[in-house]
Amino acid sequence: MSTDLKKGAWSVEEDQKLITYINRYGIWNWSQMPRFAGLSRSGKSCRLRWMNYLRPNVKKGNFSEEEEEIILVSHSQLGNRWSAIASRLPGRSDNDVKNHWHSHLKKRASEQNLVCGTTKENTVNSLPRFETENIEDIQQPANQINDFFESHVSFEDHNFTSSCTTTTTIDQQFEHISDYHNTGSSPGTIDDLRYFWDQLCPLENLEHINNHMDHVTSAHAFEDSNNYLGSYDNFYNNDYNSSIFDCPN
DNA sequence: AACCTTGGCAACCGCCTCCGG
DNA sequence: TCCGGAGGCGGTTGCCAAGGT
Repeated sequence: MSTDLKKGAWSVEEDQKLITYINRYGIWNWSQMPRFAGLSRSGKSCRLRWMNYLRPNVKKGNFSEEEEEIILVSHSQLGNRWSAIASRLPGRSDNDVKNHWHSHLKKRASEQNLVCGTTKENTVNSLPRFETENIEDIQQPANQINDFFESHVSFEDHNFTSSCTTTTTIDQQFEHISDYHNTGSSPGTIDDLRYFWDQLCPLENLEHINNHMDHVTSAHAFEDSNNYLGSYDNFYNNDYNSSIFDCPN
């Protein structure tokens, strides 16, 4: 019965039971898991504990200035969509981001006039400029790439896992973006690319976008001196494509 | 030393959406 | 089409430690 369910802080023993169970059997049904794991907790409680505290790669401790900046900017764009904001911060849970916002950043945001909805015009004006005035020029390739991510790539624990499709399809998809940017030319700054994705892709795909951005920023696709992206043609069709999408076998 | 206030954070609650029967 | 269960999400609560009086 639900009245038998334990509430409140989790003990070390309970944590260990949950970790052991998930490591052994994986996550298959949160509502049934407590019973099989020997826990007197609700499935929701188990899920929350796992997502916010126990799962691998979860990041605890102080937020860096970069992370805070991402939260501030994201909140100005997305409002209280904590899970969407958290997806831009690998290892951070939506609960962490939400708590940090309320305890640290809310006041700062209002001081900087960054609260969502209050300064929409200012926010738009301060966004990085993209290199074309014609938004439709990039709408189509953006949608196609987005569709590609949706249908061909899955993500687990913030890592790419290829679904082993043919590289022909991948090449075709990325041709569009390199075509748009005129082969060999710079598409702009890293912020331009961020803005590009933010503006043109559904918010549901934020995790995809973030993974994409992680790979862009971690690769040698932009020049350190001015933070400008290098050639899309080289990056997508050679470095990025081969390093990320090639199947080991 | 005792009490009060405040801030940080873990966890709960209720609502919503999705999906399968 | 409807309904109920499961999971996801944002708002809120409650505990605890630290600092102030």
